[in-house]
Amino acid sequence: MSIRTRFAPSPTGYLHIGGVRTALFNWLLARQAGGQFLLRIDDTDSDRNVSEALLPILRGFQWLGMDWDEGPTEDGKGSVGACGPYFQSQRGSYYQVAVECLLANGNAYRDYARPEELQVEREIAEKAGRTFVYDRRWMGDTAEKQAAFQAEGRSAVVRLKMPREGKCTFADQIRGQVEFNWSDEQDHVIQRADGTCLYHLASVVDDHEMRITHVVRAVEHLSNTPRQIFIAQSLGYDLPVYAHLPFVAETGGTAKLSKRKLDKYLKNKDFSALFVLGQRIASRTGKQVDQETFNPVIVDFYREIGFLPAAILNYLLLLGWSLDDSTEDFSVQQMLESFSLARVTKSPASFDPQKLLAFQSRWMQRLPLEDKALLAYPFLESAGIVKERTTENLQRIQAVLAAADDRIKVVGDILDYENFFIADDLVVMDAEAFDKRLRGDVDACQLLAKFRGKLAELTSFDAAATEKCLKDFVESEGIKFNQIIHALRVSVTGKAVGFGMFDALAILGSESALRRIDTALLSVNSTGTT
RNA sequence: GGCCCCUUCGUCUAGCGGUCUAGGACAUCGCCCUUUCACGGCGGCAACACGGGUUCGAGUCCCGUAGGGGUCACCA
Repeated sequence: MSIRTRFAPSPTGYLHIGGVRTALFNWLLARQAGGQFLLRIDDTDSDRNVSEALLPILRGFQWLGMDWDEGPTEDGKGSVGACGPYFQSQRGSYYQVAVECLLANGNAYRDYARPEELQVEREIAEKAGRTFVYDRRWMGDTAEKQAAFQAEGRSAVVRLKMPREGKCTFADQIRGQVEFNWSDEQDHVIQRADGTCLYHLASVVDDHEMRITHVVRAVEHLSNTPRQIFIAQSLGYDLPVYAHLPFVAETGGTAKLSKRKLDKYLKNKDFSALFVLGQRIASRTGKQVDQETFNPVIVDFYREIGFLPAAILNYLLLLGWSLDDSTEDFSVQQMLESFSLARVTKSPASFDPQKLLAFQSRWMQRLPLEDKALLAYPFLESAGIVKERTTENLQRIQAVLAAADDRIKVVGDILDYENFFIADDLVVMDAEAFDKRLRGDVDACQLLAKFRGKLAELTSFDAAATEKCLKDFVESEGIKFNQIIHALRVSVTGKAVGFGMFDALAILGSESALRRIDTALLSVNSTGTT
């Protein structure tokens, strides 16, 4: 039998990074076996605009390259696949059949309790320190009782009639044999009075109807498994293989990573650094930085600032899985070859921004220049730095990318080199660098003015030529390299740091470079403020 | 609180009874390289939660304890 796995997001409008990891494991499992990966939308409780809230999630999957064989259409409005529809809100008829079946075979009953009444019981049990066991006193198991409860103005939900003794055991692919006492289980509601069904029922029915073979999800579902097994068995279904993944924990902590705790995470310096990096880039590209989506817990964040899917996937793969004692580098292809549930870890793994960044940096270095340039365009465009896609612009982008090399960790870092793309009179000058290297260094300025004359005489302006020129100059003046180079750098690039000086000169060209030196020296001699 | 899960360097992890004076990676520190920054090279610091067993021998098996976490909805 072919493997079929699924990821079942709620249409919340965002894709949680921990969810991505769960999805990745499911996707790998299906793809490596030539099986199918499905997306199913758990919108049983949703009254919002589903297709709209779904889009960011689908976009995330597309971006990461995790394609689905069955599920919603790309616009989030329809379904594709033989077991559809893939929206639980549209599958009521399947659930209805299941509910009736459960009612008929005595594994469920109509219950006329009011929520408040049960709540009282629950609190009493909790105070007494024991598990709440519903005595089924509002159970409408006969026509007479039903009529009587209805006469009181009560309406009925459908509850599971759970076993009250014995154990539920099952083999979890990650945790081994797992055991729960049936007596600790509740008579869970599976259908509301209005006829809509709840998650557990829907999930089990859908997994069966969609022929899911492996249910791979986060541990928080582990304790839900007995009731799902009960439903499945009561309905005569074969059980899927279960695998409960450890959750992704917060940076520097052990609690589950949550999108809602951004303020807390920002107190962690690594997490905060990542966030600040994102903000710096986003503020340039005009991206709205609302916390709903622009948050390192959400996958959109990474797309917006130019992370590479390969890096994110590689990092996430290793969050709870390893191949051996040393292999860390996995392309998607390699993941497909190596992944197995057997090597998934049991304990939670905390999200480490620094390590993510390290993977990002590594994958970025591997990306061909042409690809990088294509990715860089949108950033430069939305920041208003590059207006059109000309051959000239493309060449300059590639030249800057090549020169900047691994200084560019995320694609959005290209914006740090904006001065290479803008007009000479619009160069953004770093005030601190200007003060230190130019205005505050009279000798350097004099040397720079003199060196400017040498540069102007050059017939070739490539890196080798300007380097030789400076070396000769330094020698003839009897000075040291660093007595002039900083002033030169700041005047030409506007910044105190950057890539190779001579690469920078070559990229700008003679005319631009000389003009920038002139401008810089001029502003030193004027009032001194830039 | 009940039930369940988890526990090796700061972090991700390797380890499936002797090869562990515990390996790798990220981070960190030092040195080298160097026009700045980054990269790179070399080196350092750094962990088996605790207590009992079992065994000739335990990071590895068992039982406790402690800590952390998850879950207990007419949410998913």
